[in-house]
Amino acid sequence: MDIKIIDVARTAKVSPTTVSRVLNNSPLVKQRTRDSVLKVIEELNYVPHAAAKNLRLQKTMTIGIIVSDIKVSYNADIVKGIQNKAYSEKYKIVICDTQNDMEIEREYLRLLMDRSVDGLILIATMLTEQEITGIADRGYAVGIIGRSIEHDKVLNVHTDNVKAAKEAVEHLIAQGHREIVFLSGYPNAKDSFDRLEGYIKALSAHDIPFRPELVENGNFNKSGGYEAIKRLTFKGALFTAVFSANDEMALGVYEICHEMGRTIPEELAIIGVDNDRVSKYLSPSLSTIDQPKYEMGFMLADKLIRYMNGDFKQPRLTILESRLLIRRSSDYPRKGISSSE
Amino acid sequence: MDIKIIDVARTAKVSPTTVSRVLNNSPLVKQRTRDSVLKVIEELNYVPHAAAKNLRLQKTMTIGIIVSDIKVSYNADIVKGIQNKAYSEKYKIVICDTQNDMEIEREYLRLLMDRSVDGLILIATMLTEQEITGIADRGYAVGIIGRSIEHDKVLNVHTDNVKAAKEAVEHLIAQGHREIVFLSGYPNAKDSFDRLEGYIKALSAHDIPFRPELVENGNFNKSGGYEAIKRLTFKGALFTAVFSANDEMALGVYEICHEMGRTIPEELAIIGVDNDRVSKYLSPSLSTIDQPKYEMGFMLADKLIRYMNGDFKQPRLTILESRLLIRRSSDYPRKGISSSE
DNA sequence: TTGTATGCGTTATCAC
DNA sequence: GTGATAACGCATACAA
Repeated sequence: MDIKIIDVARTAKVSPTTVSRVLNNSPLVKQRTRDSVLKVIEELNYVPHAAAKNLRLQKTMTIGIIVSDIKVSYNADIVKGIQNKAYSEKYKIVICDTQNDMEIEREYLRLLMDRSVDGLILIATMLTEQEITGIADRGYAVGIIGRSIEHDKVLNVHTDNVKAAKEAVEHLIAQGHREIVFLSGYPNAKDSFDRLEGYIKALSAHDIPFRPELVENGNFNKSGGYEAIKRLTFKGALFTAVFSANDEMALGVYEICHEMGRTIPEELAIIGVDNDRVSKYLSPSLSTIDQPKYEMGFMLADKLIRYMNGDFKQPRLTILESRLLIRRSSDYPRKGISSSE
Repeated sequence: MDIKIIDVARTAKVSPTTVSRVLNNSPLVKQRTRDSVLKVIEELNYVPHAAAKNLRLQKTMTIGIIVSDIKVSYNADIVKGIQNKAYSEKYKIVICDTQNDMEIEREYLRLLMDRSVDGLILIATMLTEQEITGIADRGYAVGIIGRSIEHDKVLNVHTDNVKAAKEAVEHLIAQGHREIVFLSGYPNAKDSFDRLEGYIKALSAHDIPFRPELVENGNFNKSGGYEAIKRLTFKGALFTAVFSANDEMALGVYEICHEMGRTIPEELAIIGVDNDRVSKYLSPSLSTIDQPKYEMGFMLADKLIRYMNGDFKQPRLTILESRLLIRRSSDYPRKGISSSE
């Protein structure tokens, strides 16, 4: 049987209350008493029982994280940021990996509505806006990454995807490209949608007509990227560059280019998004948009913890800067184009 | 305020006991009653309070995972395996990322001794054997990956590192290599030690003298691998192949080879261990030993859950097979050597 | 400065 | 089949 507070109290010849006070650093316990209690705690190896404490205090010092796939380095970076902030504030984290399955995500959500966490962070969630605000209405602190929710109880950190995408596409344009493919992610992903908007803005800023047939869906994964380029090629589309809404899809583009003998960047330039761990090891190294993933996780955890502790006045939304990393996959000016264009 | 079991009981005009019975699928409640209670639960959106349940039942249906770095793809794979098994058995997981810091690891361990988890899995832990068995003695189920502990309460899953390493080195020998460097990990890491043993066995099986000066430490990380090869080269050591105790160090070898203009595999062959996500994307692709990481996590979680539910008769230790993946980094026979050698 | 008594929300024991 | 009640281990209001 485990040691309980009453056992400590008895061997230290004080009341449970006093032991509790020592445990919680209450100032109103005499130094001598404190020392002797501390000694007994040490001797008996006493640890307060979490469930009892949680029940009494009505909080768990735990943050739940619902994430689509912990193996994706983008997600892992974010989780790491959350984790480190949480640790520094004495919070624990429970991870729920949904494997991109909406039913599993719902199931986890149900599982977490039992007050076993004080707050919840959703990374690239597929839940409806209504479901998300519902969590907040139930009294949970909610933070989101990878989507925008307009609700005064939902905290939010993201980067300006429109701006970053525009910058990336403008870089391609500056290299002399005019037929640029946009590879999109899940149809309803806000990230992907914003990047499309940036793509269109870049084109229009340089008087290049937007051609919907150059937009192809790749579902954010490698085979999706592969198939998308295959489809475009099969349709006879002509293009000299690809802006992929994430690096993962770019991997598929590399693969099919390799199969078709189309060289990167000479015959096809490409830029991804995420600065995935593999991107710099590819041949050629992949240009990409680097988002401050770790910081996003860290900041969101910070906001969430503040919120859980009563600070409701902080900004609901924080926007961080991402930056374009030009690597070899897009570093090849088309002939006849000077840098002044 | 949250809805409690008493609220459900009142609006359903039954006792809390009956509601509890319905919740826990007790057979001794009339179908009519069950239905009406279920309806009220649905209407009120009632969810049982975890802390109260945990306190009463003295268990949390939660597994704690202490891991050195969740970003390392090797660890992420294992965690994913654990997670999936846990989910299927209705367990949650809390992740503690120690960032390879022993003090943080200890701190987390303390944090988890409050009965907030029913069992604990340690991945590549740096704790002493005594500390680990201490956890088991406190009544926690304990599982370990990446190390062997002889204790009848500590569950264990790993691969035969000696055998796998021997096979890898023999592949290099078959390619005509005789001066083979072994890049070791942390000095006290069992994995690394076993791989060294396999390396030595392979040499001896082919009458190649073991030369301690070809063993160099790289601390399991990229810069360690880089520095190790630098040191060896500086000392004037001659070698045509490297067996690296993990892929991460091999990245450093790639880097310094690139700087020194030494081509892989023609001038230096290399094999790693882990089948890290990046390994196949490198140029040239990296030969490596693939461990069934996901399965290891999955199986260990399975064992742990069984153990927590009273099955103490299962084998304490399970050994899984790993396999050698020959890729381009080691695929270049030395001249004058026939495959019969 | 310390101690006593109560309640957090649930499940299990026992009685009806 | 169903219900009243005690207990899980802790922190706090109130008393001393």
